[in-house]
Amino acid sequence: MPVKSKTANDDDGEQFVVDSIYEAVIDQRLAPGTKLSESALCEAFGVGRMRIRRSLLVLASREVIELQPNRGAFVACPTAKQAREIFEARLSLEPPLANLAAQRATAADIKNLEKHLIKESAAHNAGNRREAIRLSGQFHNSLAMAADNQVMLKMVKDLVTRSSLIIGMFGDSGITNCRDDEHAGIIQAMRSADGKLAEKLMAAHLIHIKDHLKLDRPKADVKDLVSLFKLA
Amino acid sequence: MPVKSKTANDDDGEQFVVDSIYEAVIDQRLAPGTKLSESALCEAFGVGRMRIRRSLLVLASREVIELQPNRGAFVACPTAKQAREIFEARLSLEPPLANLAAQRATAADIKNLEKHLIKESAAHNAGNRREAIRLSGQFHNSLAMAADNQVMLKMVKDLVTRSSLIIGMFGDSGITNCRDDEHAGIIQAMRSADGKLAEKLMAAHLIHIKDHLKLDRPKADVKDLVSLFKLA
DNA sequence: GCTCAAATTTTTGTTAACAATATGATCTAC
DNA sequence: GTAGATCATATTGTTAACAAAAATTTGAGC
Repeated sequence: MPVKSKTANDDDGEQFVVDSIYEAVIDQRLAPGTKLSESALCEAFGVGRMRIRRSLLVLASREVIELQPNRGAFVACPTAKQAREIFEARLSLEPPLANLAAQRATAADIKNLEKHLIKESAAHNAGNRREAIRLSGQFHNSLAMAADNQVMLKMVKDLVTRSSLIIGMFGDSGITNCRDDEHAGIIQAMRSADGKLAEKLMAAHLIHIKDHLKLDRPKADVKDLVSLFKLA
Repeated sequence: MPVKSKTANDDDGEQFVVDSIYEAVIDQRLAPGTKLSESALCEAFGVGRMRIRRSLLVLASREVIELQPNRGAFVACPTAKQAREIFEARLSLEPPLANLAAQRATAADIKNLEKHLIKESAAHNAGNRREAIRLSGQFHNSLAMAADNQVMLKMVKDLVTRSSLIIGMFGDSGITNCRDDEHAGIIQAMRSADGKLAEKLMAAHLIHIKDHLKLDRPKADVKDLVSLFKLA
């Protein structure tokens, strides 16, 4: 029997399940509205129902999934209003965060970001949209790490994850969302420790992402379809 | 038998327990490090252990309490580093939020804030520190409501709650923390829809609160004492 | 009298069976 | 053939008993 490498009960199954679902949402393997049945998750992760239930509760408290009484857990379907709120929050939080990151980033932090950028660019050119989105999100997380602020890191993580759902619902599937050259600009500002510039570039970057969304024309919403057919 | 007015199993026991503990932390009836035993909470709220467990998990995911394996739930004891991070987050988030609130506040919103301010001032003058802190926190929440952003409201709520813990651990017990005249200034800026002014005043306000903390001289930490005696 | 160790008690963590609800299929009536 | 109702199935929610771990008490030895 091979080494069980990275199965759920190895270490702490709790965090593993939550993180896995986060990851799956971020790189859009889990579309908005997808049902997450307990039994399926039990089998997938090889853990008991209790663990799954706890994980789902945590995910719901972070609003990554929605817990419908007696119906189950569903990947969240952000509304247009929620999408605006989330980007408003990001626009408040992340530019100052980029400023702090520029002031505090160590050489190692910048090197790490550069490596990231290369991978991101590669995924972009290879047309690997999923990987590009994933790495793009990680860029924003890495910035919070460079700023050495765990509290803001957690906030950004949640916002980035939900942004993936928003892109899934309102994103123009043709256009890539995070332009890596903008990321490059922010890193450049960090190299010269120009906090104010990093702040401005981050604000512009987030506005670009938001402007590429079609917030008035939501894509087909799984949940809404169900309700629709039932009531029609 | 009297009406059961507001007991836990009336409506949704889930949210009620979480909110109650939030409230208790905010107005410092629950000090940092306090143990929250399941049986005690079951009795206090008149609900089953499952509900309590779920509530504790949600509170832990918000970092209002800490869940120690096989030991139980304890009210969080923010470290000095965490305190700095939390105020850094607030300083990033809340000034832009005040700006938005100033732009969007309706007449009803402002009236609501004014009422709040009067109550806050009264509690202040009456020397009711607990009530003053509670109302002071609510002011920041009300601002998020005026800005009409649920996402940021939730973030602020969490940060304000944890700020109460920070004040409990690092606050100078003699001095009141939120000065109501600063709140009054922000409301005034909102009346004239001067977003930029509201933003500046909020930033100054948060810096004042933070500067009144003694972050290098933590008060006695319950949890640390326990560990100390065990290892000594 | 104090310290350390063993046993008891309490508290937390997990499992499994059971109840309640929603979903989907079958069947009847029109 | 479709609409509605009834029944069967599957999934979620709850409870209670059980297992494991930590805290407390008790007692023995120095």
